[in-house]
Amino acid sequence: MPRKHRPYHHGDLKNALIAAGLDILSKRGVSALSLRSVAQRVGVSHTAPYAHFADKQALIAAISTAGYERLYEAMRAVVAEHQNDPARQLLEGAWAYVQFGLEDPAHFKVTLSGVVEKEQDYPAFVEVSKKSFGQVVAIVQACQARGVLPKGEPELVAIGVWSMMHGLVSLLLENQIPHRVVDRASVRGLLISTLNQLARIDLQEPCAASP
Amino acid sequence: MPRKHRPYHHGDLKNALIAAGLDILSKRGVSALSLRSVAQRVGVSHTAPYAHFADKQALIAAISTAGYERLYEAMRAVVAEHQNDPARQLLEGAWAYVQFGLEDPAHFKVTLSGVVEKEQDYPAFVEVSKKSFGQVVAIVQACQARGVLPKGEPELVAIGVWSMMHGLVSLLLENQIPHRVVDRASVRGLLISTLNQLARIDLQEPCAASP
DNA sequence: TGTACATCAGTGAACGCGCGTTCACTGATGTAC
DNA sequence: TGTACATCAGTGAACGCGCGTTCACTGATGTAC
Repeated sequence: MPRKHRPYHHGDLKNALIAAGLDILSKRGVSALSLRSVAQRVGVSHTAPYAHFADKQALIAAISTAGYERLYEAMRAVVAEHQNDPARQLLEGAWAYVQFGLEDPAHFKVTLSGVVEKEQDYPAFVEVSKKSFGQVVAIVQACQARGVLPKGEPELVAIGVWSMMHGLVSLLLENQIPHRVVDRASVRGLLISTLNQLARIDLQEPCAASP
Repeated sequence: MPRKHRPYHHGDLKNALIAAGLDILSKRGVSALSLRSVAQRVGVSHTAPYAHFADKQALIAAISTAGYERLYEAMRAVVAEHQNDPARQLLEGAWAYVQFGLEDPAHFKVTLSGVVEKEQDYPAFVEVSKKSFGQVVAIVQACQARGVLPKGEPELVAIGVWSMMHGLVSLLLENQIPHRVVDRASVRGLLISTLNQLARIDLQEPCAASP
């Protein structure tokens, strides 16, 4: 039921602004993200966001938080789906990370780009990023227990895995990897090849017919 | 001998502009890099750069090229210094990469950030970035021959190593790595720990007294 | 050696843009009585 | 149920900023003769 006149009060402007931000990022990229563009997309005056965000940083923090939440949820689903198969959790968790980057480069970049300067001012961001890292550590530990990943302080190994995946996505997004390499191996192939340099057993593309 | 009046013609404005760009990047960061700021720093009108660069992209391409040249030269020196020690070449080459990022974050980011959109328009950039990647591949091959790195297509392994280092630097610069982890291990320690997850032999901090 | 002239490198005014932020304001909502 | 009023969410004009780029121009250089 469309109303003739949009009500003066939006009702859920804060979330609408975040959603608009995500939309702008995916359609127009990082450089187009501004308080004004976000307000315009929602159809509200360009000062309205100030009722919900102290400044631009606060909006970006909210968008970054949403990005980490997306990652967290994706990894949670992967872990749940492959309960007793840490190697698979590693592979599919990494794949989820890569996919986030490839599907929505701008949101990925904002999320992981430390644009949030005073983290401590954004506890929700700190919390979900910690939780996400904790998930990686948990997968790493499970992999270590099965001899999939090398021994060592789990947090350090987690940083190794994360760095490798993060670098791979970044270099792909920034178009730095020689095209002939990307062409010869698909991105998924590149991911598996890369992970296998870390793994102590051979990770393979799981075959569809396996139980 | 200081001249009373700076001559109308600068003499080497193009290089001066690039140097000014590097200076601005290191002192004021990526967001402060503009044609105008660069011209101002050199002490020239803000349209003067157009005599040497078609547009902002061209200046950025030159700065990125300089960044890759810095990397290339650093790695060349490392290779020369450790002629018959591929493991050492790997460690110190990676260290050079990490140091570039930590010493000059903004230049590192611009260089590796794919801001150069139409690569083909900047053959010098393409050439030095290819040469640099070639150097990584060469180190990787030498490491493989000694069993330091896992077997496999050298270019793919090189991408693995590069990704890992690039991710590590990026996450450090973007302040994403939990502080307690960074604190417990120094950055150099983090690098060694990370590389060791890839290496098939144990890389150690070379001891100063070794021959 | 001197002069005419083409070429090149730099100038300064101007354009139009989008941005973050502030301010005084107003329309709508909800609570106390 | 009705009314006064505090509070909240949104408006629109304005400020000042730095930016990339264009334009007609001018000062300096170097080459041909």
